[in-house]
Amino acid sequence: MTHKRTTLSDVGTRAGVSAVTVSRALRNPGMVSAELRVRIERAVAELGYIPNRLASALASARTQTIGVVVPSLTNGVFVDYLRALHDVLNPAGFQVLVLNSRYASGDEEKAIATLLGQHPEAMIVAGIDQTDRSRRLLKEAGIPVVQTMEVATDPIDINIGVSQREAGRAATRFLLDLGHRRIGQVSARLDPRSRRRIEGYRLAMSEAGIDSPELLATTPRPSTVRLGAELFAELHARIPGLDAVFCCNDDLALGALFECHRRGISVPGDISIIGFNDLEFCSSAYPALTSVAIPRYEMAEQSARIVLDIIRGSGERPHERRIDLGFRIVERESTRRPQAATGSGRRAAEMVRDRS
Amino acid sequence: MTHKRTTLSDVGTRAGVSAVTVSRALRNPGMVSAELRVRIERAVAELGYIPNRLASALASARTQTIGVVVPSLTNGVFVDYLRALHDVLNPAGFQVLVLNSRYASGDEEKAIATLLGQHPEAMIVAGIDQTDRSRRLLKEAGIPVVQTMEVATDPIDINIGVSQREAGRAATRFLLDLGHRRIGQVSARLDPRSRRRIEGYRLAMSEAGIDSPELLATTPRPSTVRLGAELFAELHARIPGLDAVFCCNDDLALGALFECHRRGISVPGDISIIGFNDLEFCSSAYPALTSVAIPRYEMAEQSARIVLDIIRGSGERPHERRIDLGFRIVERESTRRPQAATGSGRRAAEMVRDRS
DNA sequence: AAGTGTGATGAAAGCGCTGTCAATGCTGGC
DNA sequence: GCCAGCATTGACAGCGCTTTCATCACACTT
Repeated sequence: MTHKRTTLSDVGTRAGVSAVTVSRALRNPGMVSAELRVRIERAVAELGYIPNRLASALASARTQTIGVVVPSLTNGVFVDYLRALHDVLNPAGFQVLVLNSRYASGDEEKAIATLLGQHPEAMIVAGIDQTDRSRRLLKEAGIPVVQTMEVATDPIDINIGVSQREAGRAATRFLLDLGHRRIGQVSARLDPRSRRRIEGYRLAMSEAGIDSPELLATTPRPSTVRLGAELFAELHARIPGLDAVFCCNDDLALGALFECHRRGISVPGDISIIGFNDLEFCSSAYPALTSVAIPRYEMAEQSARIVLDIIRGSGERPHERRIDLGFRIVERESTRRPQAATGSGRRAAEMVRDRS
Repeated sequence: MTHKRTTLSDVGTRAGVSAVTVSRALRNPGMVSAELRVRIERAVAELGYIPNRLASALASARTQTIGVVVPSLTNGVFVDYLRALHDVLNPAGFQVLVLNSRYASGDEEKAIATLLGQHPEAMIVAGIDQTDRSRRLLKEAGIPVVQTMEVATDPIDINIGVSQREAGRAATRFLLDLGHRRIGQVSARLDPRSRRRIEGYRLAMSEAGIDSPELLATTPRPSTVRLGAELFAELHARIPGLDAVFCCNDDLALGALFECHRRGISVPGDISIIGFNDLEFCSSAYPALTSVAIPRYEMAEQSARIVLDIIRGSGERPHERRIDLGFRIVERESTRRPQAATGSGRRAAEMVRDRS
């Protein structure tokens, strides 16, 4: 079974040339004569030769890989994000090496160190909350580093994201503007980004003169649809007159929506629901879920493009090291002016009425 | 920025020993004296040394990586699957290298070749429908290969899965046994596994003396919640007296459920819905969705364990090369005996009443 | 006819690490 | 007090490839 893997010189011998020539023929076909090229290609096919990327990378100091750290593979957000990275990087001949930090900075440190050991030509990490050690490792690696998902005040190198705080604030303000006052906040996991969305919520609420910590329903457990239902139920039981909820993500919002169905609470008649991320199901839910859309695909896409530009173009950084891609509130059926509407109609962020 | 990366001998110089000794101290601390170990560890920390995995892998012919091919990263099924692989393989010191075949055999071939170029110590591929070339590459790689998700008649090496056809048949029979007759089938993408689920559906239907090709609603587009809603709407408009639908996956089922809400169709009063995969949201939906649970986590977990055993234990294969992990129908609220029930009560597969 | 490119190929070195074997210093047994 | 035996460290080769430089043959110039 474990026969020795075919190497370059095996192919060379078969084609009657040296290994170097085969290497050239494979990497840069124009450098060898047409006749020889054909002979080599045949030898490659016959022997089922697959170049050893490790040896190649070691010799050329070019690994053709990009290291990526995401906090979760479960989350619908990162699915699109990773898809975008693959879409851009693979056609450019780069491999994407993904490691999962499980929303834990210890794991993130390990993931970064592990990836760096593979000598990627760039790193794209989600979030801005790396530990000092992580930051040092990334800085000293001497490769382009992109922090994504959120805008940072002190980026390691490049930073492309949105303000999670502002997005949370805008979502809350959107509900306030509709005339809601008893606006609950449902969130899980409590990773740094969720936290900043909650901060935004709090800010908007206190700006509106409302400061009720009891309106928060949170849990450190990872968010699921079920948890959304549970947290909503808890909140609903605790807060008389609850008229809206801002859910930290769409899974929680979906759970809240189902729980409303289950309890015969009309959405948006009795309660408005707004989610976060605008995952695919939002537009098909009944009622369709209002949500905050984050350009996660574009964020990853741009990160990948910038990284490619830097790698190809002698390491020069773009002028803008920090890019804020903004967010949009996608208004659908799950939010509406309550009976006794008093909202001002003022709008905080770009808004889209989704009628698709 | 691009200072030279620290190497083993840099560390050695700093600690006053040779590079080999450092290598040993790092890999096998017991082999060097305690005093030296401390000195080396300090040097490593001071220099921020990260071993070059490429060089290490090349020299030792042990890459500590496992190649994994999945058809999709978007699909909730593979999220759990990948999580299981990481859960088992990472603690064992292995990296998981994931490539996406996008449900296309051409891409799969490329993915397999690319992964093999990284010299993984084993390959775990989803599905059993590899091309001849893919099969050849995998066989000649001389490493353990596991095909998962589905049981195969002619496995490449190891095979752990379930019978998709039987699962589809059981889901359909479950509906038939409840007394349903006009059972629609909703599916998207039409990958090999969906196709075999449909086969199972057809088989069960013709066994029940029903053969109505117009009961199928399919599309080659990738499945989404929205598509579930659309296909259900189409089916509902076309089939008078439609009393149940078997959806090829839970996203489609969720879309169908929402569409029922939208149209005021009672579930399960008017129509029963059964999904496939039993994703997390099924149990929290309203009404909670009946679904076919596939042990996707266990499947990946076992694959990973077997692979580890083979790698560690001198390449010996387990006795059973083909393992069928079975499936369960998880009965919830979305399916019920129709008004004029006639079902026999016979049950085709292990069944679970989910009251969680 | 000698000089000068130009294109195609090969030889040698080395990427950073590990495997193997050799060398060294030390212990303890007789 | 000498040598076996062990623990510890180092030297050297080589993993499979790319890079660099040398070589060779062939045309084309003057």
